[in-house]
Formats: sequence, structure tokens, C-alpha cells
Amino acid sequence: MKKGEKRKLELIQIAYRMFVSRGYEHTSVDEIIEEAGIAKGTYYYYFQSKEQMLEEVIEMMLRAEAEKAEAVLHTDLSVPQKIVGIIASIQPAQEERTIDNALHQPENIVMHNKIKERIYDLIVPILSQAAAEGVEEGMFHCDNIPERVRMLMILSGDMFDGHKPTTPAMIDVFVDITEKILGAEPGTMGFVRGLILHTEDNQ
Amino acid sequence: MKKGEKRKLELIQIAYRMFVSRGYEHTSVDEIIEEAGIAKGTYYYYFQSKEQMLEEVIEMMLRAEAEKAEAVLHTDLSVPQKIVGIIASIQPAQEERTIDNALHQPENIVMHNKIKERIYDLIVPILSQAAAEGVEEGMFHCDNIPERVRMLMILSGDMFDGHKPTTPAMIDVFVDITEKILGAEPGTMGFVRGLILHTEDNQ
Amino acid sequence: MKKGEKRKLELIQIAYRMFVSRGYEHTSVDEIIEEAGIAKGTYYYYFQSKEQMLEEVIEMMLRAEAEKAEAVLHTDLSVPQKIVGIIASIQPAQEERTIDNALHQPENIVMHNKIKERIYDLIVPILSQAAAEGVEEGMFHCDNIPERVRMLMILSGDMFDGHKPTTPAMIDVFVDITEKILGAEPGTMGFVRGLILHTEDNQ
Amino acid sequence: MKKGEKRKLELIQIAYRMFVSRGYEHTSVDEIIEEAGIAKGTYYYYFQSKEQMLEEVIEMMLRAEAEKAEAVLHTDLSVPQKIVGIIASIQPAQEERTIDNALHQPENIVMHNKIKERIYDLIVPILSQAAAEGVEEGMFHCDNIPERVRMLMILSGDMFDGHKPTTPAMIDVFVDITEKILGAEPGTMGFVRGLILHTEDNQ
DNA sequence: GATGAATGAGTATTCATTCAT
DNA sequence: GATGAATGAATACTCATTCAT
Repeated sequence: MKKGEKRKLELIQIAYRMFVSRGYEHTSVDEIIEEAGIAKGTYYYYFQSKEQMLEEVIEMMLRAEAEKAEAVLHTDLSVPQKIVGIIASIQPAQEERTIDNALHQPENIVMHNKIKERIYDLIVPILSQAAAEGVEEGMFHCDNIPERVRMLMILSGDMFDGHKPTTPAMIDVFVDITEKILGAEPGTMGFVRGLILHTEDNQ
Repeated sequence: MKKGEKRKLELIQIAYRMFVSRGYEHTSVDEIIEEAGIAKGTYYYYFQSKEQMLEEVIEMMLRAEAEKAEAVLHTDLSVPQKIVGIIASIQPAQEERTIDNALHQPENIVMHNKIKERIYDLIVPILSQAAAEGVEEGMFHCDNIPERVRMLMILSGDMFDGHKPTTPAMIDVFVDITEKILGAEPGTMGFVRGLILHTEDNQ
Repeated sequence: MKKGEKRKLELIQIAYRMFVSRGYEHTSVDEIIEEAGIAKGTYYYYFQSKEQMLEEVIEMMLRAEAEKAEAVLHTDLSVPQKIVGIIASIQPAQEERTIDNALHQPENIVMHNKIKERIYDLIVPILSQAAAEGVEEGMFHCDNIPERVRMLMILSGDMFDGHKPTTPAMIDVFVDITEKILGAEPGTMGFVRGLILHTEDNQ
Repeated sequence: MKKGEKRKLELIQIAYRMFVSRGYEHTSVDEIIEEAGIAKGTYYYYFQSKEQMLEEVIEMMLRAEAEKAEAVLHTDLSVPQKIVGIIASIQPAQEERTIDNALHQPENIVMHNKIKERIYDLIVPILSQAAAEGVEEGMFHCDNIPERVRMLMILSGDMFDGHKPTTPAMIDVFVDITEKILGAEPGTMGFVRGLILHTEDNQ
């Protein structure tokens, strides 16, 4: 990697952190360059505009998440565990959530939505592959896998966005629907209950 | 209604239209007053700040939608039709969507999310009542109605947000899952297919 | 007093309190009328402008202080005590000082200075009369009484403005100079020391 | 001096002139930049806020005055002349006074007072040194020099603020008191009379 | 590669005052 | 006497972007 490339990557990472914690619209170029210790001109040497930098920041994030998801796919976990693992890998949250629980503050919405739009395109295929494995194994029974998988992602996105409490009833319903979306036997996804409760405890 | 009240309502409606078509953050106070043909001072006579005006704009929208939903509840439609009708009533879209399909442009996100947060609180109870009717009638079989109803709303919010094409496969999956969420016989919600296709045609 | 007159006086007193605690420039007409519970129009019925209201507020204050000073002059206190009493009577302070120690905040300066300008004209004659008594009694020995008295006021204004600590050395010097300004025997004004220390304690 | 530094100094000087002639609160940022022929952004590139600019303007003024005072201290003038010279050096007035006699208009008070607060801290030590010389030379007889010197400054501040006529009686009293404050022989400071009258003539 | 001085259109908000009712 | 809706000029400040060095 050339020197310039490295510097650019650094800037992207700094900006990423700032966008997550303060929101894209409420992070000014001035603040970024101060944090990075560079001059205005340098910033515009690397990025054509703030908007274009956002694209790159998001690209980086998504690549990282897709890699995580792909890795889960190739483990020897059980199919239901893979599915949960993949979904978990894209909850941008976890680390970010701690960075200030800021992802749901209104100022973070611009970035949040740009990401959401693209993440489905990226993850649906991976998740579909896992689901397909389940169908092959006779564990799931369903057609239209990509569409079903997408709905699963949407539901879990709402469930685990971390800014509202998760009640036992919500979890029960979620597990039930997940099983039905995939055409699985009742109980197949029950282990999720334990995972969620365990996660909540740690927060 | 007093004179001032009427003027205020007018302003809210003008702002509503502008917020929807250009986005809250990209509608300046200057633009609002020009459109309304009033002076700066008049604006601030009626609203403490732009932010507070947004609050009022949203309040108005939500009230209107909740009323529509409530009205549907008290018709003599079948329960499945009521459910669809209620969900349809809150797709802010339709008219608004035409105004510029702008609701999903990033600049509209601030308002969009403020609304989403509150709309669930408002509509879930109404929708739950309809679902409860279905359970009583023996048409639906499920517990945890509010939680299920919420998931239904989330899924349909994604389905019908009007900024991506709806494929037949998506519709099939949606109908299937809806039935399973509520514990209904296969086919109970099938009529939705026709509605969606019909709507799509008109766009 | 007519009804209108009474209302006006009330307004002046309300404004006086607000001007003292928040400063003239930082008290808006809106705030005054809200506090007073009247309408904008009513305010402008009684006062031509905010500026003109300030004049009236100051007028009222000064009248009150001049009366206090005059009263001291006609007691049967000793001349040095009268002098101290008169000076004390115009330290706008005391009550006002407690209202937030606000008199020295920059926002209060406009009013503060308008007052200062006029207070000398009002009090110098009264104080001069007291000093003249002292000369007659052979206790003081000096000419140019009004000029000397003015300087006395200026020095005490600085001494007792209540926003800096008064050291024993300052008091000693002040007492010494006071005596010399008036041409009094050393010790004549020494009793002031006790008064100041006593006042400071109470703060 | 770097290029930016020079520009900043220029701006401070322009602002200084405007603040003195129109008053701080009545000089808008827009007016400053128009006078300076720069853009809004440039102004805020050099100064964080108008308030902070005021700070810098005052700092510059005070530094200049303290230097003048210090210079007087190290001349070989007689001690009484040094004292008068030092006091004269801080009468911000003279040149400024002519700029509009505005320093005492209410709009100028904010700046005026900020300055006053700091000027005493700066000048009292210098003036004290001169007075101490006088004591050593046996020309003055007094203790608590800093306190006495401060009072001298306060009195002369009132005397020479240039917005009220100076009468011969005032001058006589002032000279008399000055001598007494410092414990000097009558006549020691008499030469001041000539200076004041001479100055007045020039106005 | 890197700098930092300069830009200027844009933003929300304040507030004393007027006047028809 | 009293109201309150309407005014509009004024204000401080932001920020993405440019460009000569």
C-alpha cells in the first residue's frame, strides 16, 4: 500500500468514528481535519467532497461486515446458528452502539439509511445461501428464499436496534415468526432466546 | 376558531407540504414565509422555532392518520380487510409519495423518523383491536397480539415504502408470513395480492 | 391616583426588578409584558418606547434614593454619621445587590451608568449641605465643598461596589483620605471602619 | 510576522476604531467586514466570535498603554511628573476621545468597563513604583501605596473622562487631594493645573 | 503531496414597534 | 383603556469548497 493510500484509510477510519458518534450532518470538515491533524487542502486532496467521503466510509464498513458474514457462512456451525450469526454480524451496533448509542439519534440517520439500503444487497445473498443449506438438509421448508431472508433481516433490524427494551413476548413472537418464515419445526430457533437475553444482560 | 388559530393551521399545512417535498432540513424558514406570504416576525409569533413547528406538523399528520385508522376499525369490513385498511391508512405515502417520492430521499429522513417513532404507538393499539376481533371470530389463532401486530407493520412498512419495485415473489412471501403471524388459514389474506397489484398499476 | 396611573406604576416596578436582575438590554418588552400579564398594545399605551420606560424606571429609583438621603440629612445624627448615611443611602446596592449581584454584570451597565450620571447631580447638594454643617461646627475645614463631596462619592462608589473584597488597608486609606478631603481631625471618620467590617460580615 | 498574523492585526485595529467610535454593541460583524473589505468567512477564520474579538482588541489597547506607562517610569522626569505622566498615559481618551467622544455614550460601556477592570491591575504596580520612588526621596510620606495609588487613578479617571467640563475649583480640589493622598508638601503637584488647562485649550 | 488563507451564500432567531379592532 | 396579530430590519454565526503557494 502506498503512503497516500494509508493516509486516506486513516482519514476514513477517523471520519467513521466521528460520523457514528456525532452523526454525519453534525460532523464538519473542520472537525475532521482537526481530529486528523491535517490541513483543509489535504482533506480535499484525498476526497472530492464530504458526501463522497461518506460513500467511502460506508463502503469500508459494509465490506467489513460482509466479510464477517461470509466468514460465519463457512464455519461448521449448524444452519440455524449460521443464520443468527450472519444477522448478528451486520448489527452495526455492538461496538458502535457503545460509541454513544448514537446511531439512533436523529443526526445519525443520514448515514444509517445509506447503509441500510446497501446492506441488504450485500447480505441477502449470503444469508440466502445459509437458508438454502437448511432447505437442502431438510431442516427448512420454503421457497422464495431471498424474499424471506430479507424479511427476516428487516424484523431483526427492528428487534435489535438497541434503543428499546426487548420484552420476553417480543422474543417469543420473533422466534415463532422466524421459524414460520423459514418453514422450520417449532423449537428450531428457540436457542435464540438464550442469546438475546444474554446480550441484554451485558449492556 | 379564532383568527390566529386559522392562520397557524394554514402555516402548518404549507410547511407540511414543503417538508414533504423538499425535506425538513432543506426547507428554510425564509422559504416557508415567502411561500406563506408572511413576515419573519409573524412566523415566530406562531412558532417558537423551526423544530417546534416540525413537531406540530407531525402532530397534525399523525392525528389525521390515526383518525383514518380508527374509522376503518369501525366499518363493517371483514377483519382481514380491516387490517389491510388500517395498515394502508398509515402509509403516509400515496398522496405524499406523489408529491415527489421525496419521503425516502435522505433529506427527508429527519421528519420521516420522528413520525415513525410515534406512529407505532398510535396505530398498534388500533390494529391490535382488529386482530383481537379476528381471534374472537376464530379466524386468527395467536397470542401476544400487540407484538405480532407491530411486526406486521414493520414488514408492510418495508414492502410498501414505494421506492423499490414489488415483485410477485415478495407479495407471495408477505401474504404467507402475514397469515402465519396471525395464525390464519392459508388464503385468508390472499386478497391482498390483488390490492397491491392494483395499486402498483396506478402509480 | 387614577387607575391608569396605578397600573403604570406597577409596570415601572416590575420593569425595575427585571432590569436590575437581567439588565436593561437583556430584558425584552415581551418578557416585561408576560411578567406583567398585559398585552403588547397596553405596554405601548403607557410608554412610548422601551428607552423612555427606562427613563421612568430610573427616575423612580433616584427619587427614592434622594428621599432617603434627604431624610438622613434631617436626623440628629452627628455630621460624620450623616455623611456616611447619605453615601450609604445611594449605594443602589444592598437590596439590588442581593437580587443577583447582577448590577456589575456587563448587561446591567447601561442602566447603571444612566443612573450614575444623574445621581451625582441629585445627591451632591444634599451631601454638600451635611459637609457645610460640619464646616460651620468647626469639625471640617475646607472650601470647594461640592467638588470635594463629589470626589468622596466617587471614591466610595468604587470602594463599596461589592464586587471586590475590601481589605483593611483599603479601608484605612479610605478613612484617611476622607478625613483629608474634608479637612477633619484624624480619627473623625474612624468609626466607618466598624461599619464596613460589619456590613461585609453580613454578606 | 506571518501573513495571517498581519491580517489579523489589521482587523483588530479596524475593529478598535469602530468599537471606539460606534460602540461595541452597535458595531455589527457585517459592518466590520465591509470596512475591512473581507468576507464573512475570513472574519470567522481569525476570530471565534465577536466577543472574543473584543477581548483581543482590548488586549492590544492595554498592552500599548502599559508600555507607555512603563516608558514614563524609566525617564528621568521628577517623581510628580512621572506620576502625572503615567496616569495620562492610560487616559484611553485623548485620541480616542476625539474620534467621537463616544466612549461615554451608553453603547460604549461594555468595552469601556471590560477595559477598566483590567487596567487597574496593569497600571497600579507601575504607578506604585513611581510613588515608592517619591517616598524614598522623602518627597512623599505614606504607607499602603498600592491602595492610595488606586484611589488616585479612580479620581483622575473621573476628572479626565472628558465628557464634563473641568472647572478651576475641581482642579484645585484634585491637586489638593492628590498631594494629601501621597503625603506631599502643598504645591508639589501644583504644576498639574497648568497641564490640565493647557490640554483643555486644545480640545 | 500538503498547506491554510479566503470565500460567501445560507441559517435560525430576536425584538421594538405599529395599528386595526 | 386594552388587545394581539403582524411587521421586517438586523444579527451572529456555519461550513463545504477553492486555490495560490
